Amino acid sequence: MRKRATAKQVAEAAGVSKWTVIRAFTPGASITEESKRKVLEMAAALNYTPNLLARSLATNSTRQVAVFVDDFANPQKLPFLETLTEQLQAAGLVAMLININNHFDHVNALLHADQRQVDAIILFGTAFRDETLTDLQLGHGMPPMFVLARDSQIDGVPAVVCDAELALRDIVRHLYERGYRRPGFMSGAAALSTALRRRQHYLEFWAQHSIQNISLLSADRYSADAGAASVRAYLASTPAKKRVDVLMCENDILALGAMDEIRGNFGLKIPEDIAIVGFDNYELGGSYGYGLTTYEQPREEMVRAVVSMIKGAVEPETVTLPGRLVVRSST
Amino acid sequence: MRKRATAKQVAEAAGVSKWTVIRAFTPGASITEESKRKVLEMAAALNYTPNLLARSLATNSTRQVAVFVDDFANPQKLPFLETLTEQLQAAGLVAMLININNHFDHVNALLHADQRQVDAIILFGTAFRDETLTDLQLGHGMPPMFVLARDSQIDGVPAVVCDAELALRDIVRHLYERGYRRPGFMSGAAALSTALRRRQHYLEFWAQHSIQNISLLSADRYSADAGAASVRAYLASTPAKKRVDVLMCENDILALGAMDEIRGNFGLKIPEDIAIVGFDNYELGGSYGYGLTTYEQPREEMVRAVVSMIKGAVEPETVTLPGRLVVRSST
DNA sequence: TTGTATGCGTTATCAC
DNA sequence: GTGATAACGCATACAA
Repeated sequence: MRKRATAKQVAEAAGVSKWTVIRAFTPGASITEESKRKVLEMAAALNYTPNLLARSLATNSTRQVAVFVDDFANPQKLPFLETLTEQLQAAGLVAMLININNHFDHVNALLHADQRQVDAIILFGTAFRDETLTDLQLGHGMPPMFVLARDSQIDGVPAVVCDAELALRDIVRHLYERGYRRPGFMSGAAALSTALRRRQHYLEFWAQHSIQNISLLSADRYSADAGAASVRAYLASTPAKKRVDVLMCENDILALGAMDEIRGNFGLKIPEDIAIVGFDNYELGGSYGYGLTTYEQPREEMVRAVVSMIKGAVEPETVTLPGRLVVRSST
Repeated sequence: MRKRATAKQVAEAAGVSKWTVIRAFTPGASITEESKRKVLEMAAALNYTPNLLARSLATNSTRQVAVFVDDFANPQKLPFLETLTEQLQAAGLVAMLININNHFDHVNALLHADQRQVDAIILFGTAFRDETLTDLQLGHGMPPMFVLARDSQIDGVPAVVCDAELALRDIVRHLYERGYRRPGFMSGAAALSTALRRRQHYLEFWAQHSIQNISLLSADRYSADAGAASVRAYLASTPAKKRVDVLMCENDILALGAMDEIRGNFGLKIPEDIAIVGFDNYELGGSYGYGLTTYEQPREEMVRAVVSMIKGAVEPETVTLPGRLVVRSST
């Protein structure tokens, strides 16, 4: 197994000192064209590239960003991860994907990211109690943190989110104009749900139409199965006359599960019997089978905002970006 | 901003040498209980944890694994990433997620992973020409590589795959027993398609029933839209009498798109007019709306196999694991 | 412009 | 069991 060539070896081969080799690989360093050419030539021959590990140790900057994720059920995570990795890589950064679960919690992840000296931490759709940081006594000295796609709730940690107030205003206005008057809302896992603020604003805007009596359903996870189970329990226990005429689900994957249950198991029609709204604009929701009315988050812009802050191009601060309502046949 | 404490600082504070500090953090090192206790105490007070960056440089092992992904359209990637990160983390490893795209190709990714000194590279559903390695002149000296969820096609690089032959044997037997005799097959992106070998074995097993005339459709990507477009073109150009009676799609996401198109746009019935089979057992395929017959890959086992090889627990070699047929209403 | 010394924080190896 | 020396590969500051 060939070992990687080092600057020293290239230096010897090129008949210069190893610092000259370093200079050849340092943009804007003072070095003559001649020796730079000579070094790069030998480097190519020996297949030398700088060891980023050693560089990181010396510069105290790894150009790695830890991305914490704790819920892989929502397919919406995937395009976000795609956009995120793409933009990070374009900025010369690379993502360390860290799975937060029962065996590896936030504290583990934070310590690990810190030990690896990452340049930043992105809490993607996840977060922890504010006290966790103070408990760890490493509030300072930690890599800068950012929350993506949910509210921060952590002091001094900025968030990048889709404007929930604007979104729900548009959604409720749309529903009201279509004539719906008996709204319901299905939320997912409690912890995340409050941080998304979708339910809060949903209730708020219906209240502005003097509609306060809103049925609240809840799913225990953000998955199609959980959405189906939740609506099943609701329909089974609620006589037809008392049912909602429109049900908003906290995200598309819940909505899709709910729609399947409503039509498949209960034989009801959407939107005639019950209209459905989701959130995220997941690809399948747009298909003929579903035609789900939903709201699209400004993914590219959200990711761009986080990456800009990580790069230091803009001051870290909470950013709220507008998305867009996508009306289809389910309402 | 507090800087991380170092072993040296802890040593001074504890009145020992820094090597004793290291020993306190090295399982099985020879050190008295007394000094170990003293060191750990001071370490806790100073909030010291070993710097993994420096450790990596010294040990020549980063405990990081690069994961290459080039297609984020298939929602099946997400549970795989979940399982993969979980098992890697359980083994003390962490995943570096690298997005292979037009701006960051395999060569970039390989060089980058090498420069970062990762312990291994997982090509997850992606691969490159065999010559890429020799072109780079770094065939040796590279971190060990593994291909996950597709054939390897690279000399000396083992793959971990679902047994396509077994899978297609089961699928075709099922279809034959149900009485279908005019099969079709929809493949996705050409590069991946051949590596999955699904079409190959599909044709092979139908041939054993003396059925050779198989309609071949192709989608340009693995997405619901592409699946819909492909089947739309086929149906539009094929008179009802000449159509297939069963269409197998290379994966579920293609199948779901195709089903929507078949029912929604053409008003055909599934499975009466056309039966559909997918591959992957994506959650939504199991819903009432779809009831998609499909084949489930042994995800946990596949990931376990790769991680075992990376850990060095088992010899690296291509592994082929059996999945299971999931029969639903679409056939 | 180029070479030298020193530091980054750890591990490996050897004396004591 | 403990301390000391060398090494990992690069970057920074300084001297020539």
